[in-house]
Amino acid sequence: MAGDQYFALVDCNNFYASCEKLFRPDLKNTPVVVLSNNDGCVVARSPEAKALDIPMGVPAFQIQHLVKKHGIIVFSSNYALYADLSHRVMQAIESCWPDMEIYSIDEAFLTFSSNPLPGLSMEGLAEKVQKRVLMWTGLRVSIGVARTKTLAKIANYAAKKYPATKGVVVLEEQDRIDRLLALVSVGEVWGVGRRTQEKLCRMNVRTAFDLKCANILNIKRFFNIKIGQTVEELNGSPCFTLEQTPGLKKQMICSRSFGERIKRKDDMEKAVSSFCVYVAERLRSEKLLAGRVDLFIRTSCFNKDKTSYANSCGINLDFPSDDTFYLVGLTCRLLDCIWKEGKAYSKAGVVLSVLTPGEGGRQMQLFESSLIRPQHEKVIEIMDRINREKKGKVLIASQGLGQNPWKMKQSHVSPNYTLDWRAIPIIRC
DNA sequence: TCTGGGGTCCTAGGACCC
DNA sequence: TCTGGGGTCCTAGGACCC
Repeated sequence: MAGDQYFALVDCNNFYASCEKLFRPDLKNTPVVVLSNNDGCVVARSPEAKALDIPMGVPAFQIQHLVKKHGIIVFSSNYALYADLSHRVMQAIESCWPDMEIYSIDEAFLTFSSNPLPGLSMEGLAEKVQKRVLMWTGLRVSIGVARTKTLAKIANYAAKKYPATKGVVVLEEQDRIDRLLALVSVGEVWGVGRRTQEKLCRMNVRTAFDLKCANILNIKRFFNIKIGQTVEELNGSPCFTLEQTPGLKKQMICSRSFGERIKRKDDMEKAVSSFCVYVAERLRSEKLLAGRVDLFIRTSCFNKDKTSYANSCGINLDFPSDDTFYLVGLTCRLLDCIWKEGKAYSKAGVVLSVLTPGEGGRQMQLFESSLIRPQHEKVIEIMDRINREKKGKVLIASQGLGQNPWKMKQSHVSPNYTLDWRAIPIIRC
């Protein structure tokens, strides 16, 4: 099968924007954009918004005039809703074909042979997946099929770009592959970002076809082995395989930009304590322990001047831990090390790393206190249980109470249609 | 005035050792 | 005066992804 193996990339069309439209049939032909956390930048656009030339990643305040002029509907991001719909999409795909890797919230890779099942071609299988996802979730997917993951990505790009494909492109014949690669800018290739694209263009490598034909030894010398593998993949030799079991997480982060700038240390302490509480909750839910805590704080990275400041520091733990109280205590100590008065901070984050599995308890270390931890464990278990039912119901003291200036802006958030009984859409006939 | 968050991997360079 | 070379490990920073 190895010589006859193909990869398919299944990718939801305009995923976040489509999730929002799903429950708002009144917005069928209306331009819709979804903003990043804190209502910062555009992270998803409906086809109507794309037609208005709203670029990906543009700051929301820069498109205010277009929003007014064209009646664009703006949503804050609602990740709980998107995660739930993503789960349903993945279930629908898996029900058609089990050899699947969930690659991101809206993408999955599949592997199959050129004749996946008797009487079923690769196109046939792709169409089956497309129909089932639409039937089960109401969401549309595009599918690209080719010999390697990198080529499947490009096939998917074509499936989205050219409506005549009806969202399915299967790349088999070499001359067809080459013709497509010549139409694709090198910056669209998976693994080639802005920096690499600039460097490649200076070397006169402008299209995916140019990169395919580039001298691989030179590419490895001037870039790195990753880009070298990309060249091999463009030539049809697979370097990246299907990863069905996700590896152990290496780090967990909670970071936020603030709705309002933070100037006081006690406000910052509340913010970073809350970030730490949140990330420790996730750590426990994945049954992991952290061996290191890092904290970073920074003023705005735009308008750099002499008042700008960014710093970070971290500490290796003597014993790996998932204890919120301990981790928050360390986070506050780290803040003491890097806090600088007189600054207007715009962002901060807590990073837990050196993660190890914590399932089934953990060896107590020789000099570790055996008195404190069991009490903490019980309290934390109860806090987790309550907070699972209602987020943020139980706080620890350093998180502070009441309105916090660091809270995210989320002015246009939609209801949790699929997760909250009170938000279930009502159909009137 | 307003510019996301959560990840991974690679590499260069420093520290250290023999 | 003159001060090696090879190896490992760790970390910060860069680049990329969605």
